[in-house]
Amino acid sequence: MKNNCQAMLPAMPSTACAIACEACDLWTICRSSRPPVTRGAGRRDRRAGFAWQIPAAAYLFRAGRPARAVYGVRQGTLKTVRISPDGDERVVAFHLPGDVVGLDALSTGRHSGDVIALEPSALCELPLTRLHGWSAEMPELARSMLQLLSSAITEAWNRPELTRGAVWQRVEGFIGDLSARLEKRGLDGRHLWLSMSRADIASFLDLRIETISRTLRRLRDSDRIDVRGRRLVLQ
Amino acid sequence: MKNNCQAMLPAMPSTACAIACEACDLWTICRSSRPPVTRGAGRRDRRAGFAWQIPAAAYLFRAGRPARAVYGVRQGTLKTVRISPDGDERVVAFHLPGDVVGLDALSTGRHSGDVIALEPSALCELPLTRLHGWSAEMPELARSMLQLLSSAITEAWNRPELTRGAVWQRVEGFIGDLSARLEKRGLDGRHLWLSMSRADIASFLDLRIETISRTLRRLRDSDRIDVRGRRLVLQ
DNA sequence: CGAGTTTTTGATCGAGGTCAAAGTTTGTGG
DNA sequence: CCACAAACTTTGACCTCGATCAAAAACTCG
Repeated sequence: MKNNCQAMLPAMPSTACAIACEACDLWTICRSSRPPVTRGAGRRDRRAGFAWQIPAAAYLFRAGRPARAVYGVRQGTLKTVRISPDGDERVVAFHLPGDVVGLDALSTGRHSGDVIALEPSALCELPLTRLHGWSAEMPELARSMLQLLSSAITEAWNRPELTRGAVWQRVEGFIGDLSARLEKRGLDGRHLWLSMSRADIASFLDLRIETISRTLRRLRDSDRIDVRGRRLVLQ
Repeated sequence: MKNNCQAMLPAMPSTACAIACEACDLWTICRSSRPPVTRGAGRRDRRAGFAWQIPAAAYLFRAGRPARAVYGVRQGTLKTVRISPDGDERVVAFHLPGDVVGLDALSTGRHSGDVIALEPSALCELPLTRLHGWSAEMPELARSMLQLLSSAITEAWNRPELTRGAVWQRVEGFIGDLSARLEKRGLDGRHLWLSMSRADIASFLDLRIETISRTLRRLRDSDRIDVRGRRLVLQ
């Protein structure tokens, strides 16, 4: 069991543990820049030099607001939500520890969606002014940024795979994706806490909550997973 | 009618015209760098200093191959295809004049999908070595690149909207997307040539070709569009 | 012109949506 | 710490829309 919080499992989710800096996508940036990105990041930086926290259901930022920073998720889970022209909101991404949030705002300078914490979460902040200053001084940092954005494109292109095909494939794909991403960060990918509601999953996979519920039951009946409410164990 | 090739319409598609450099996403890069990106771009550069051409059905590159450049589409249409683990191929993107192809390979150094021309197309090539060299010298160019990649992320996040909801909404959304993208480049967005097959559209929207056919017919019956084969006029 | 491919149309079937209601968890205040 | 309300989740019954199978029609291109 890879989880740091093993004593607490399965009550505690993987995402409740802060991941190591080395496992974060922001690490290449942080490593080549001193002081640490979070030091003096403004009034949000409650504990100087470290990640600051936001409670469940809090907004990290809202669509349309000027983007001032990109954020690394140290702990917890967040979702990106977009309001479609027709007015209904849709979950377009979930953000796990180690992910970087806010990269899509570099082009327009404004956030393209709401980002909301699904559980108490901890974040590092990299102000854009600092980012641009550094990348002018350090070409290799600029290159790291390009790689970061590029892999975000690849991921965004892979994701629609989850929204295709039969329902059980989508749900299984969704769970597998979460699991793989946690493992990639050195967390436990077999014992998950679904910090998002069924409604969030349904919105993300473009299904109904009843269908999510039924499909999870079917997967449980076939002994591929063990779900009880928001606790999920892969077999 | 905005199209340069107006005399030939509706027989000739918008995409058959080379767009102005200023309308291309690569323009910010090209403008701040001399000589033009295509000059001396290697043996592919048939007409020195200009876009080179590939015939319909030709591969621009294949998945897994080392990425040597990013490409700007000057003319024509291409598709990006991925082979899923299960072995079936899926169209994940269509590339129109002005789009930049190959950005997703910057992270891994290898292309993540096949890119195939849907009609005779013209491309500009920006070798990665040159790109990295320039961005080290010119910070503002590095910043342009970041913006380019960032907007690609935003687009990739928007795209799944097309794969959601009722069928007629997907098909209408698909057509509207093509139209809007052509208009953005100064081409005619109301008289389209569907250079992709029904099978490509179906793969992209995760529907069956019969459904595409029936839905287009229904849209035509409701006078929202006029389709005949691959020719399409928005009302 | 003619063989191959692509597209259209028709008939039938089933997966997932919809509506309704019961059951469970979560969070708050006494 | 418990009780209760609100939110979330599960389950059931029925029906619709898009998939599937089949075949004809219309392009493409040598």
